Amino acid sequence: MTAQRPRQSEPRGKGRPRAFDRAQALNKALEIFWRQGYAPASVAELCKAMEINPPSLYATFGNKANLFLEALRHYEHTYWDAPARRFLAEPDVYSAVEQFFQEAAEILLSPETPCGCMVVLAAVNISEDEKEIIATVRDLRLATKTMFADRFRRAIQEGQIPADTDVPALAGALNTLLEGLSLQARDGLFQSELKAIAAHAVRMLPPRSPNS
Amino acid sequence: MTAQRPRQSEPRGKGRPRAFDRAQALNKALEIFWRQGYAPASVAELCKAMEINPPSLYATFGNKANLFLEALRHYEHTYWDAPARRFLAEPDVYSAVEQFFQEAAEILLSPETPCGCMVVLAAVNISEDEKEIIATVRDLRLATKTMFADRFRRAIQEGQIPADTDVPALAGALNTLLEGLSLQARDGLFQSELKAIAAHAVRMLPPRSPNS
DNA sequence: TGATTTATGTATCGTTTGCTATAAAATATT
DNA sequence: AATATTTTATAGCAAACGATACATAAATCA
Repeated sequence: MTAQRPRQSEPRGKGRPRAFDRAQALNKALEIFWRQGYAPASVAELCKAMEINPPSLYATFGNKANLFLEALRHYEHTYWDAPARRFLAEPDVYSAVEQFFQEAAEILLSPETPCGCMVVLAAVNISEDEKEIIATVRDLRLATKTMFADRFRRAIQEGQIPADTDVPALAGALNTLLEGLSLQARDGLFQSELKAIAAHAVRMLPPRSPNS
Repeated sequence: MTAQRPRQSEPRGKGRPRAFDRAQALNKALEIFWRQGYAPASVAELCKAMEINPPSLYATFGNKANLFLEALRHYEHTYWDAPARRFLAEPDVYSAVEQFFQEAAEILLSPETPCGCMVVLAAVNISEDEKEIIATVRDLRLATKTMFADRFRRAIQEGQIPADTDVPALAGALNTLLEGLSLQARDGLFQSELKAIAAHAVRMLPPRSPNS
């Protein structure tokens, strides 16, 4: 019936053209999953938000789990790629940590979706047989810890922090605080409170090396 | 059929005596909720673990939500009352924080149920209309932050930390790290790693006051 | 134009969910 | 022994879940 022109020009295949914009629908799904998490977001509700019917969802994204995984990847790139790049680019490790945690506090309580990090919160209470989702969010969380660790090893080489710094533990502690921030965001803290907490991240670093 | 004697002598009412031990069944339910969270724990699975049938569950505990709330209270008292008491009893605030976070790391990865804190993790992805559960876990998490804050105000009065310490932010930061530890526990960290992270909590405290 | 291909809306599928109606069993009371 | 009260096990409820069968609509290709 209402067969609108596709809003986005694509390679154009043979059969009947898609009546909705794929990227736009994915963004709507992302928002639902972000706010509610994987399990409570029903396919019916997703379809309503995406303004499509179940057959379109399944033809385009495979199934609910695949839709979630694609939304998750899109979320990660959209919101966290740039802060991560800036974290690695900042020469001073103390400034890098301070900056990153302030940016994180802003993302976690961004006005549109003030509900913490999707990677941290969306798949906590999930059926044990959703193995791919569990592994994916776990790996993404691990990647952040690795990013911290790599940065601290560089800081040691550059003499910014002591050589005997327990890098895995420090990276783990920062990652723990970062993930905890998502729970605070979900619990309704104001952004000012979240930022005041985030400012404590840099305190866990060892004192600046004397020769730097 | 298998009508065993109740394992626990109670006031003994009029009708047919209960064939199972209420506290024992509650503990089994607690374990299921702890491992899986509220939503993924189906009534069928709960019944199987509790070794009772649905009518017994509903007659004894009301419904799934009430069973969860009772299990949650039982969990809180069983595992966290004593550490909280010791935290408040320890005279030195630095030692108090160190001790508490080491104990927390032990509880979160206790051999029987190595799955983080039930208050933090069991009701993250939950339907929005489970208002009582959401409010209860939120209040319990808030209570821990308040415990931290009260302790730090006392530490200021006793001259252990500077008077200009931002108590709400510091208490919030410790609470954030503590809640983050549950996510780490769920992600499969070893207890040694968790304890190394927990040891970083005390670093967020301001340096010891000179006159103390 | 006719054949082919893909997307769409409707209307449902089988399963699982939390929960309960019912009748029999087991106790106390009279 | 008869009655009242409570718990038990079986069996199944209505609703929601993720996912699809089907016929129709809209495009390309021959």
